[in-house]
Amino acid sequence: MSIQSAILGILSWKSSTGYELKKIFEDSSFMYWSGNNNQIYKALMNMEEESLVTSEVVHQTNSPSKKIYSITEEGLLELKKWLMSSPEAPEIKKTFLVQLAWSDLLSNQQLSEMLSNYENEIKLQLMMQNEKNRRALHSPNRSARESLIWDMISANIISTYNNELIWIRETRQKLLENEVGEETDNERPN
Amino acid sequence: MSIQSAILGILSWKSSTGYELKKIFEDSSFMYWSGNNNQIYKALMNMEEESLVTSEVVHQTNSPSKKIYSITEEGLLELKKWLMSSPEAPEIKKTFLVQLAWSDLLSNQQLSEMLSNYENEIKLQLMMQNEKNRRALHSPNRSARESLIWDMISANIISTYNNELIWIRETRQKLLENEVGEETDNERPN
DNA sequence: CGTAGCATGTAAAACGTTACATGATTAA
DNA sequence: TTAATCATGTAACGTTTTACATGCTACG
Repeated sequence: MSIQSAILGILSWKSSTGYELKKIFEDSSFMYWSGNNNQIYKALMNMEEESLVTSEVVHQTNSPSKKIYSITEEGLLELKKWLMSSPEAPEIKKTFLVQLAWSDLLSNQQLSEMLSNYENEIKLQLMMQNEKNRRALHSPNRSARESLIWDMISANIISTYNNELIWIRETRQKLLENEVGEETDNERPN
Repeated sequence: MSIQSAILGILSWKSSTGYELKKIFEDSSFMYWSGNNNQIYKALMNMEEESLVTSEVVHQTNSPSKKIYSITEEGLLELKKWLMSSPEAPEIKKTFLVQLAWSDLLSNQQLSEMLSNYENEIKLQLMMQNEKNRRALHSPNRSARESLIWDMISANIISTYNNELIWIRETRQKLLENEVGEETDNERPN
C-alpha cells in the first residue's frame, strides 16, 4: 500500500495543501508515513496527472502562495476501491526482540537493566499516545458511526502498547524468579 | 538498526553460510528482514572488511562450495555493545487502521465484511505463528535463562496477534450495536 | 538578531525488493 | 523431465530518508 491511498482518505475528508498533509502525517499515530516533502509533493503531482485530485493555487499576502488539493469523483472511486481490497496483516518490527534474543551474553544485572529500559520506553510511548488522542483532530460532520470508528482506532493503538507493557512486566518477573533459582543452586552444596 | 547486528547475533550462536542465514531470516518471525541475497551477502562482505567476521571456504563434492562465516572477538564486542544500547520502541504499521479510518464511506454491509476479513487474516497469522513456534530451531548449549528468553519472545508475538484478535472482535461487536441503534431510530416516528 | 512557522519543491544517499545468472544434485 | 535444494553473487528497480534551496513574516 502506498501513501497515495492515505492522502486520498484525508482529502475525502477535507481539501488540503501538501504542507497541511505533512503535518497530519507527522501528528497521526496510525498513518505511519514520516510525512517528508519528497513523498507528499511527488504523490500529489502524480495523482493530479492521474486525475485523482485537482489543485487550486491561492495567493496570500502574508505567507507564500499555496496549492489546495481536492479529491475528484475519480479519486473518490479509487479510494472506495482500495477500502474494499483485502486487508493486510499488520507489519510489526520489534528491534527489542532481536536484542533480547542474544541477551544471554549479558550478565543478570545488564539484562535486568535492558528490560527496565524497554519498560520505560513503552510507558513513554503509552503516555505520548494518550496525549495525542486527547488533542486529536476531530473530523467535521461526524456520524455516530465515524466517531465510533475513530475511537476504535485509538483504542487499538493504546491496547497495543498496553499489551507490550504487560508482556515486559511478565518477562521481568519470570527472569527474576529464574535468578533466584540460580542463587539457591549455588548455595546448595554439590 | 541494521541487519548486521542480527547476523552477528546468529553467528555468536553458530557459524553459518550466507545461505543458512537467509533461511534463518525467512523462518524467523521476529528477525524481520526478508532475507534476500543482496542484503545478506553484502552485509557479510562489509563485516569481513571491518573484521567483525571471518570466512572459510569449504569445498564440497556433491554441492557447490560454501563460505562459512564466524564471528571474531571484535564482532562479539560489537554485538555486546549493541545489546546494551538503548532499546527502541516497536515500529508498527497497521494498514488496516488506515483503511478503517475512511470506512465511513462504506455501507454497513461492506464495513462488516471488511472487519470479518481482517479477523480472518489475524486468525491465520496466529495459526501460522503457533506453527512456527512448534517447529522453531532450538539453540545448542542453551542455558535455562536462554530458554526462558526465547520462550518470552514467542509469547510476545503470540500475545500481539491475540491482542489484535480481541480488539477486532470488540470493534465488530460495537459497530453491530451501533447499527441496531440506527434501525431503532428509523423505526421511531419523528 | 535569531528562530520558528508558512509553503513548495529538488537532489543525493541509503535502504529494500525482485529479478537475473550459473550450475550441480536429488527426489517426484 | 521437471522442480526443488544447495550455494554465491550482481543488476535493476523502487521506496524512504535526509539534506539542500528559497524567501517572507512574526515573535521573543
